[in-house]
Amino acid sequence: MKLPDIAEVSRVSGIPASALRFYEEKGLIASAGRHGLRRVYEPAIFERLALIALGQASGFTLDEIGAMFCADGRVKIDRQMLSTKADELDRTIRRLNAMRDGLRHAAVCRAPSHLECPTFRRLLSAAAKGTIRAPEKPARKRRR
Amino acid sequence: MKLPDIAEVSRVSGIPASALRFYEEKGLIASAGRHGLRRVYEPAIFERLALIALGQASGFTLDEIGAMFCADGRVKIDRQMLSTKADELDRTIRRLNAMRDGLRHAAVCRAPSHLECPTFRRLLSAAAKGTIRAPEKPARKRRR
DNA sequence: CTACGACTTCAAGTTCACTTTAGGTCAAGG
DNA sequence: CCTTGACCTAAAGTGAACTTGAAGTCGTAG
Repeated sequence: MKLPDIAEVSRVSGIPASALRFYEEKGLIASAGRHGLRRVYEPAIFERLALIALGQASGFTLDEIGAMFCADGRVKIDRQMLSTKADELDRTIRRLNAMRDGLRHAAVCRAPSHLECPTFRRLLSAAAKGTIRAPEKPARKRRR
Repeated sequence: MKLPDIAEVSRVSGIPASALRFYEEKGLIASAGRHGLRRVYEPAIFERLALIALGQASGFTLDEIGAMFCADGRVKIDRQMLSTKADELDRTIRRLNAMRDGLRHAAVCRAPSHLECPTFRRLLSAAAKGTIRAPEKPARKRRR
């Protein structure tokens, strides 16, 4: 059984080889060894990468994700941290919901200018008050 | 009536003076003039800043927000763009909902390791498949 | 055996939205 | 009048998550 090399892992996971090397540098993953200079990985790498993807999708930074792995490669996820992040996601979701509704309305609103639309103005003062602040960045440039 | 200076605008809006200068450099705002070297602003600056905050909260970049202002300072918001962004927010919201539910479950799950929890594994393969990919960055470091 | 192309390292570059720093100006209070 | 401190500019720095580039190594197909 040949272990996958970086190209194979990249192909299967959809993660660029450069990112895999970067993750290794950050201590998020490790190769099983080398074939010559070339990295070879254990099949378990794919689960590891899925965990990383999951962490990212949940809004954890790579450093935070790194903290969830023990030195021995085992996972040690703090349940408290998961709750905290879930609460954070809740707040974000509520905010984004308000935004989406506002945008949706503004897109069809008949008012001559958005500034004359009451709904839009409500949204505006919410933004000004910071009720809504805290930028998110929903759609990072996709890989691949 | 004295026009507000940068410190006043910063105080009222909660936006650091450095950010206001940065916005000016980017062409997002303009001062009404100077008092000596010092910028003075028209009261309309506050509405402008609210628009910027709103745009940010909706996930527009500063450049995109800049494109929504005419040279004369009027607003020209493309309704099509609003719809597009609303759709994008919808996708993000759905994704975040799945994440939050998963995290919430994982936080209370009785399985000895998260890797043995079926719910967690479902989430994991969703992440691996990229169903969920596309990182967001919900909670940027707050200003102030 | 040799050439090729895929891999390697290390450093620097990219984007976004700002902040920080260094060095200077000037309006206002005492 | 003089000091003070808030403002000014320009340039460089920050952090996250990678990507890109240059220069070098080496397994494998022919």
